[in-house]
Amino acid sequence: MPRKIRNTLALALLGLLLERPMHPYEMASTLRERYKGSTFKINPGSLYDTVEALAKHRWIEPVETVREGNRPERTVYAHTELGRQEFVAWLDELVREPVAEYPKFVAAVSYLGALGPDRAADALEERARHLAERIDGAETALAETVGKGAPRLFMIEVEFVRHAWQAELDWARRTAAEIRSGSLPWPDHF
Amino acid sequence: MPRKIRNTLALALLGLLLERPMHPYEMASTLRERYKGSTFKINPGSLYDTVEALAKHRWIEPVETVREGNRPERTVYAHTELGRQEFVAWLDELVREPVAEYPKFVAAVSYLGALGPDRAADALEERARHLAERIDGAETALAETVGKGAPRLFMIEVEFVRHAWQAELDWARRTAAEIRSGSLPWPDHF
DNA sequence: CGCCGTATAGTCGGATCCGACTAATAGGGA
DNA sequence: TCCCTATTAGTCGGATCCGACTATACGGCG
Repeated sequence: MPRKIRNTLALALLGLLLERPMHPYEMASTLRERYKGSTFKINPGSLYDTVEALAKHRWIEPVETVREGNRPERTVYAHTELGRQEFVAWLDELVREPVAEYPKFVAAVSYLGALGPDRAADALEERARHLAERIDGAETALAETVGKGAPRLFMIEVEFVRHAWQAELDWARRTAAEIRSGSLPWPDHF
Repeated sequence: MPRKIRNTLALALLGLLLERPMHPYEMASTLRERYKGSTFKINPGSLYDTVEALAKHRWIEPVETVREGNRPERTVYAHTELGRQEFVAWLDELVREPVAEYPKFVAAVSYLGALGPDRAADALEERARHLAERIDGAETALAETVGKGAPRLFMIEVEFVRHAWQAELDWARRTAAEIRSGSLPWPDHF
């Protein structure tokens, strides 16, 4: 038995199966429908790998194989009691304990010096514009969904990323301004 | 030839080699010395794989193999001109274009409902405490380094993550408070 | 009716990443 | 001197992830 599952896609799938049994392809399309395509990386290869891993750990299990027309059988999975317990425990831990995550932007910022002050400020300003667009997009998605009468909790992660992007945007603008004004000194040997 | 390198550890290594030639183990220890252990995931396996990939792409190249005592030879690498160009172009792109990154916390938040209101608020408050500690740690590291006379730019990524953590902390506290006060309604079917 | 684009459903080989393990030397204390 | 630990340096097999590719069915339009 391979070691415990870490892949967050597994969390998404488990969460879905707590609602009702589904077959793999349906899990993917349901997630996309619910705007979760930007929260979880949904990729066919990983999807089927993950379903298998979940089954091997007995967090989910096949409940039936249906056949429509003469297409290959689709296996429908449901969560197990063990699966429900692990889901909640995992979730709890993920919320409580921040873990290291190495985002690409932080990596890049750590070598910002190599761009030289002008190009660095340009790049940060461009990023700020992109972030502003994304924030708009999140805003729209939120308004739409709440407009349809869905509870706020349904899109709570979008509220979070909007907030996080806003903070990143503020930093990018502020830092670009500091570079432009010369108040962030630039060592020569870069 | 495998496709273009994406791994950010490669960015870190290239950046180091722009300063001076090094052998792999030295790259790892230099990065750690400079507090980059939390910006880049430095793991022996990945390190040697990445060095090889960089060499295969001719972004770096071996310049000598030194031998001390009768230990195995250590290969010292230096950047190439191509490497320098790719480094700057890559950096520029990483700063300009936000890319999707699927952090675990966002995944967890998207199923926050499953914890129920009390446990969710507890968990968010605990996270806030952990974040506060990290922010303190970053603060200390910054003060120390600047105290030694290093330029701010040297630790600019720490300034960024401090800012990002602060935003996350604010959100966690605010959301916990909303849950406690009942102003974030909790649907039943969770 | 036949054609074409889109939706459904999934496979497979290879790229990538990881971390437990090996092994030699230096330094320091008994 | 001999042992113990820390540091230096790196290897390897397997776990994981990825995404291009395959293949069938369905709906609409000329």
